[in-house]
Amino acid sequence: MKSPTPKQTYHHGDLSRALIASALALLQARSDGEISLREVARATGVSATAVYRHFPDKETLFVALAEEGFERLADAQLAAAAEQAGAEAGFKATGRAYVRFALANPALFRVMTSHMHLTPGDSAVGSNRAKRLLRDYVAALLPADASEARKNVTVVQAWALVHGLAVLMLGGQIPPDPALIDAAVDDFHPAKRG
Amino acid sequence: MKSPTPKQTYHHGDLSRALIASALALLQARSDGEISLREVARATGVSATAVYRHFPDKETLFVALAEEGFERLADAQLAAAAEQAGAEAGFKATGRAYVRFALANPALFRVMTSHMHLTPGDSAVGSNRAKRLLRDYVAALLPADASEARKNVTVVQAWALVHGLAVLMLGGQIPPDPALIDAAVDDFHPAKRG
DNA sequence: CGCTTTATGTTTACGATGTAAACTTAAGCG
DNA sequence: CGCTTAAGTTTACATCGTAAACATAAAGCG
Repeated sequence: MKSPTPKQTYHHGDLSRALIASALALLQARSDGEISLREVARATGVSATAVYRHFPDKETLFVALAEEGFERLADAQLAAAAEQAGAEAGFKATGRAYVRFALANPALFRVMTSHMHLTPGDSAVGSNRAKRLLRDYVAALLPADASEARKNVTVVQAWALVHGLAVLMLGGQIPPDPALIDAAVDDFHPAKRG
Repeated sequence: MKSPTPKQTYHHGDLSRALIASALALLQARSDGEISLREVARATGVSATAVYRHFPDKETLFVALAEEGFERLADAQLAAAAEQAGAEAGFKATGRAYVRFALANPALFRVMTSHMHLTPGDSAVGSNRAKRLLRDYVAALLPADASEARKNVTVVQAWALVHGLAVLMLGGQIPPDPALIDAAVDDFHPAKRG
C-alpha cells in the first residue's frame, strides 16, 4: 500500500497542478492583459522550460486553464439554477450567472473564450454540463411538439445573448450594470413559433 | 523635374495610410492569429520603427484598423437595411449583416473586438452610424409609449445577440451556418412589456 | 545494495517581438 | 544658400516562446 497522505511519485510534486494554480491566481490579480508562460513559471518558482515537461506548448497550458474556468462556470450556473423553482426561473438564473461570472473573472473568461476553439472535441470538457443544463431548460420551456431544429435555435439564441452581453460588458461597450443584465436576460422570450 | 502625378508633401508619401492598407491586406489573408507591428512594417517596405512616427505604439495602430473595420461594418449594415422595406425587415437585415461581416472578415473582426475598449469615447468612431441605425429601428419597432429604459434594453439585447452569434461562430462553438444565422436573428422578438 | 533507466528540472541559446535612442536624410522656408 | 524639422534608418535592449544539451533525483531491477 502507498503512503496514507496523498503523495506524488514525482520529483517536484505535481508541477502541472501547481502551474495551473499559480496561473489562475495571476489571472485573478491582473484583470486585463495577457499572461506569459515565463510569468507563470516564475510565479511557481520554476524555470521557464520546466513547463514543457507537462505541456507541449503555451497553448495547451492555456487550454487547461480554460477547462478549469468552464468547470467553475458550470458550477456557478448549476448553483444559481438550484436556487430557483421552475424551469423559467432556473433558465434565467443560469443566464445571469453566465454574465456575472464573466464580469467577476474577466481575465479567466478571456482565456476561456480565446481558447474555446481548441477544446478537444467531445473529450471531457466541463462545459458539457452547462450545455446539457441549457438544453434541458430549453426543452422544458418550449412546447412539447417543438422540432429539434427549433430547440437548437433557441439554445443558440440564449447562449449568444448571454455571451454577447458578457463580452460587450467586458469590452466596455455596454455598462456592466447588474440591473441591465437582469433586464436583458429576463426579457428574453423564445419564439413559440419559427 | 518632379512627377505630375498626385504627390504628397511628405517624405515617403502618407505612410500611415499605407501602413493601414497593408495591415488590412494582411488581416484579410491570414484569417486567424495575431499580426505583428514588424510584419506590417515589412509588408509596407519600411523599417519597424518608422511606424512610430505615425502611431505612438502598436495599440494605436490597431485602434485605427478597428475604426476602419467599424466603418466597413456600418457600410455593410446600411446597405443591407437599404434593400429591405419596413422597419422589421430592415432591423433583421442589419443583424444578419453584422454576423455575416464577422464571418467574412474574421481577423479584422477580432481586431475590432479586441480594441473596442480603447475607442476614444465620443470622438469620430464610425460605429456611431451603426448604433444610431439600431436605435432608430428599435424605436420604430417598440410601442410609441415605450420607456427609454425599455428601448435601451432592447438595443442591448439585439446587439448582444448578434455579437454573441458572431463570436461563438468564429470561435467554432456554434456552426457558422447561414441558415442558423437567419433563424436566430429572425426569431428575435423584443418583449413588448418588461 | 549499486547500477541503469527514465522522469523531471535547469542552463544556455536563438529568433521574434515591441519599442527607446541616436543617427541620417530630405523637405520646406527664411 | 543654410537652418529647422519631419520622416526614416540603424542599433540596442528586455521579453517572449521554445529547442537543445545537460543535470539530477526517483524508480526499477540485478
